[in-house]
Amino acid sequence: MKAALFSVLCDIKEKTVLSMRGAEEEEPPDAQIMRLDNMLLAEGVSGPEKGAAAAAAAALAAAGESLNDNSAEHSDYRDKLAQIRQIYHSEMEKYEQACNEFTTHVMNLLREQSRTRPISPKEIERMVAIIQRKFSSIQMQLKQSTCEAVMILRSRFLDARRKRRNFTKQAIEILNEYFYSHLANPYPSEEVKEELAKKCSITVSQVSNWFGNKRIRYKKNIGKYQEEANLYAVKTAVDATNTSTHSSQASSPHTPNSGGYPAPCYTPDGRL
DNA sequence: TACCATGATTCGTC
DNA sequence: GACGAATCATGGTA
Repeated sequence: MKAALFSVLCDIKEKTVLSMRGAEEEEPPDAQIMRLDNMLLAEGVSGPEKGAAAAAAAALAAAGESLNDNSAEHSDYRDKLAQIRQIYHSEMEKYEQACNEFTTHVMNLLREQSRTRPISPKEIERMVAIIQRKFSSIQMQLKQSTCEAVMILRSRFLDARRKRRNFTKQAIEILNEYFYSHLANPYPSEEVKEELAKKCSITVSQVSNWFGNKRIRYKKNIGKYQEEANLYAVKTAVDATNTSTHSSQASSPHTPNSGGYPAPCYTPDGRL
């Protein structure tokens, strides 16, 4: 009799609860969690640890960076990202553990109480689902704050990169030498840019920037750059002479200056 | 501290 | 996507 009554009460309760919560039962898959998961994966925070460095590199590459540049800054970025990753995983683990413990506790409690009041296994399941939803919302907050932390780290890193650093004298020398010896066509090819970048210990895009700035500033104020142009013209001439002295068949990498940008001027006696 | 030099960025054009 | 032009922002110096 007691069992039959318990079952009837459970049925009544079930129907009441269903009518009250029917609307809440079917939730669409959470797009926000998916977005956060994708982002954390792309930034190398979640996912396999092995792929984290590659993901971080890809994230920086997407921001226009190359991992060969300023390795100290990059390693700093990677270190901080690793810290975020570690915190994220330990917090996630904690939440999962807490969720499991709390769920077990509630289930035991409900089973215990089911002896004295009508609690069906379905209701216990529902309760477990509610708890898990609550914990997953907490986890979502964690994911969100982790994403924010990564974004802050990234923007700081990029801001740091934005800071201007003057090139070394040697680098300027190499770039100017190429520029003034190719005044007719100061547009280095990709290969040449790579070579110059290597020689100057800067990036190819820095070489491109430098030539872009140089071309326009030279054109705008030829008079100001005249002295510099003459200096490098003489230097190139001397180099060419030395090269031809050593090997008459050696071909100079410098193309003669003809047309294009105005050439440097010489004094009648052939000197500056 | 003002000023100039210069590397980087942005935007429009081809 | 490369380039020119304008502009920004910082480094160096008098």
